Amino acid sequence: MPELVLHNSLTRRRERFVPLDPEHVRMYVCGPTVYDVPHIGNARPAVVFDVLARLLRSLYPRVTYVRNITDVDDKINARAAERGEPIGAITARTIVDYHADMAQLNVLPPDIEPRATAHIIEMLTLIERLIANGHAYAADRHVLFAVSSFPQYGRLSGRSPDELLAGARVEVAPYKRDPGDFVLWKPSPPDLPGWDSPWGRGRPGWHIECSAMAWRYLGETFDIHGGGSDLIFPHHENECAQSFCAFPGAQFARVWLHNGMLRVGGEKMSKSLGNFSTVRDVLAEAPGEAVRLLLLRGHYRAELDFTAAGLAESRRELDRFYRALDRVPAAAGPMPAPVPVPVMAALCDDLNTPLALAGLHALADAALAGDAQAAAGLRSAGALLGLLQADPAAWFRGAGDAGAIKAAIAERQAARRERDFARADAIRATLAGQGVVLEDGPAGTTWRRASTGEGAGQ
RNA sequence: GGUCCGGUGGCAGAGUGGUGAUGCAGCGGACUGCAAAUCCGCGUAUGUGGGUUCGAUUCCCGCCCGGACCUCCA
Repeated sequence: MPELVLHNSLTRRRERFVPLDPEHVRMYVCGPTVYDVPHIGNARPAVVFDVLARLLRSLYPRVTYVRNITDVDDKINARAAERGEPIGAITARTIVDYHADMAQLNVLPPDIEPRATAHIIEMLTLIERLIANGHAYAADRHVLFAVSSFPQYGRLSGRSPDELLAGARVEVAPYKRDPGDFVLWKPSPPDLPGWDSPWGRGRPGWHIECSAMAWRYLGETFDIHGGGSDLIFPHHENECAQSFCAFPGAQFARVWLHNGMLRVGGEKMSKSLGNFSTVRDVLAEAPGEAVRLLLLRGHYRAELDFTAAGLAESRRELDRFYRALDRVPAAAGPMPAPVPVPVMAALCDDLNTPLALAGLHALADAALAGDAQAAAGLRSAGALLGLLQADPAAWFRGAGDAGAIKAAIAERQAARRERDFARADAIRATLAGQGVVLEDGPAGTTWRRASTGEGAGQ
């Protein structure tokens, strides 16, 4: 088995991955807050950790991948009020949208997708434990985590408690003992979601849900916790604090992985800046597989500029891969080939997807030269990355009715036989204007839809 | 202001203490009626100034530039 190395945010170094239980690898990834359709930045962790889950499944006998849904949150409440729509309707619809969009990107469902609202009991249990352990206190119908009770606070984000306090720009609520204390539970008025608790009707703070759901499904200590780098502070720092203090002696997540942010025009893509594209917008411009490839063309920890040019380039790369698969029909056979070593080695090296893709290009070269084994390897390597599983014919020509195109091709063939090249070229130009590219080969003429920016009519 | 990350050819993007992958684009050639695709070949890069070293793009320091986090954010 190849050795898997991962960069651990907690130690800031690359470490050999050693699962707690080699028979059962456990991973938790922060999922979406469901108040709006997902944007392409939300898709990056989904895709990145989907690749990791696929890799882990190929390396270990059993993997449990948990990705939560946050369905209680002030942003959701605000959206509901603003639109005059019931909270449940917004979250239900957004979850459907999220699943649909992720499926378009070939993101497989996680093994467990728990919702925060279904785990209030676990949250309350944790909060009571924290109070009992002296790490939390009730004040003014809130329950707060006492940062000063946890000397290691700041370890994950690499900050000292003093720094964090000095940098606290948030308005400090009067009931906080310490400006850095954060809310575990807060009161909820009748018009907002709320649950009965020892401190009155209330709802959870942001961070406690992940501690609760990770505990519920993966235990006090598990292998991997993932999410966007913008979650390191405060979200993951606070999760760490809660879980460490609720379960003294346990390690919570042993390896922390964080994906870099997407950028647009050199700036982070974010809701607050308003510079985001929804997954839907992007899917109107390019196939989901091209979007996925674009997200994997950079290393997951690096920032990635999201550009139309990059998307078009990804599509052309896929054209070549699918051409290679098309060249050797055996590649579509039922027997999955082993993933070629260079690709596996690259992925095991802290998920180096750009290097793995270079390996795919080498396989494509060989396949185009007629190497059926390389084509089969390309298909397997693609499967590990969540790519190249479509029928090449579908990739190039889509599902629409091609009768008119085929008729035009037949007409052009007749003109060519009569050496009426002016006529033949005119037909080809007409098709090109419709975004159809012809390729004359020894076995006849084939056609495909032009990629973005290729040829006329695009 | 504090903390952290990064600056590689036209663009995207890896690796590496010993003259730098891969892709896209470009150029030349083969193939083609012409194209497309494919194949062959070509070109251009390690921000900057020091240091360590036999030797640095790779390690260390300064500087410049870009970005992230410190507040909701994937």
